[in-house]
Amino acid sequence: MAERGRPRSFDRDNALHRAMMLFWEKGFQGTSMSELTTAIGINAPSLYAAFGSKDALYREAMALYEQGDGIELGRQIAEAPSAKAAVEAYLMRSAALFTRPGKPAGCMVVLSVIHGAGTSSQTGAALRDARAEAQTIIEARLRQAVEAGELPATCDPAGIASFYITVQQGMSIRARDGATLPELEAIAQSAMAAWDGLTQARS
Amino acid sequence: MAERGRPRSFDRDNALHRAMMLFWEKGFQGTSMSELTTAIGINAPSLYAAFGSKDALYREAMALYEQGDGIELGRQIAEAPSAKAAVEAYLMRSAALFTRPGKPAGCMVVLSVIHGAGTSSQTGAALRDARAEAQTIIEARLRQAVEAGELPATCDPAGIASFYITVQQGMSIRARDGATLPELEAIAQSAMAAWDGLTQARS
DNA sequence: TCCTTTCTATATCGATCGATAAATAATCTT
DNA sequence: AAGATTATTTATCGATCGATATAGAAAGGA
Repeated sequence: MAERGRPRSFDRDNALHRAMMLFWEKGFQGTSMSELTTAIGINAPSLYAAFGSKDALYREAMALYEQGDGIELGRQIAEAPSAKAAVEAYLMRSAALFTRPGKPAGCMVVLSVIHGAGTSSQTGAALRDARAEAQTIIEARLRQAVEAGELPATCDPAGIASFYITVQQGMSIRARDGATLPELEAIAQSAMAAWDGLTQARS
Repeated sequence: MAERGRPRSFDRDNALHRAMMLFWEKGFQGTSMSELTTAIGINAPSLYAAFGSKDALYREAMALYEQGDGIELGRQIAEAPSAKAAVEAYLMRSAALFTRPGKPAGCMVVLSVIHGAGTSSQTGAALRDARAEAQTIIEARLRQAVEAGELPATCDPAGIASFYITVQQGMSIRARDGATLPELEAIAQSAMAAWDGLTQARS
């Protein structure tokens, strides 16, 4: 049972990738359907037939981003030999991802706090969930370290995760403002200077 | 030599304040002239006569914001008895400013990294300058502490300032995402845990 | 070879965007 | 009171927004 009807004249994955780059760069409101169709090289009806609406296209673009950089950061955390190494890798890898030549600076999910303005409530909820996921992952890694005896039971995994996620989100802003890779790496290292104080047993 | 012609029927300062609140809340692109005129309670020609253009209005709104919260944070830094107290006050006061009831969450200048998209190049430059100013102020306070012998000459004022500004900018994102005052204060305190490590004499 | 199906190209929809022309109203100057 | 000046109201400008109706083109199935 092969595909029926006239075959699509463009590559859907490639079109989605181009859309992701535009949304990442300019945000939802800042990117027009006209820009999208021009960048992809197709007409509006083809884009609507393939993705449904601008809002749905944005959601797919966000999912594609998460499957790339999001998974990459998650792997850094999972594969690190210790909780401290996981957090450090998370920040250092973020610095690299935020400054790749040829890609928009900063994290698409983080910037969506503002970039996502104008999207539907459905998309807004998806964005909020995506942002909350980083907290969940890092917090889980810290709890695991506590249970393994690597970190004292008195430390606060939620609070520590919250701090490092805040730093990473701040790095997104800095990257958007033109910060270089060395500058972002220095910020990441500065944040790691708080590690011992945050994880040591409290009195 | 009194004012000639028909007097303005609305309060310009009040109109600017309402415009600032809207731009702060929804960004430049996210706020339409229609919303602005409705919120202020005047017609479009009156708004254009008073402020020139949407872009110029945004610039004035940004200046008003800086004269409020910007000056407030600058005073916290200037009046603190030590460099450490200055940075701590900067972060703790930011946490409070970012979560005031009745005001949009986060810092208008920081969020303008993205919110400002769509503004003219002139406005974009003004926004970039405003963002760079925090770095200048904190860095200067740290250099002053070094010269006063309060901090060792081996520490890196630019790097330390960069880190704490990144945390503060991250707090803006978190505030936008619904973080509460206690949560932001905890993040600020976590960042302060890095102080000793960042300022101690290097080997 | 026709029919069904799906996609593409052209043209355009109503709504809204930022901004303004023209006419009227309100104030100061003389 | 008359003229000058400025603000306001009303109506609307051209451009662009996201989205589609329509018709033609390209494939598989019968």
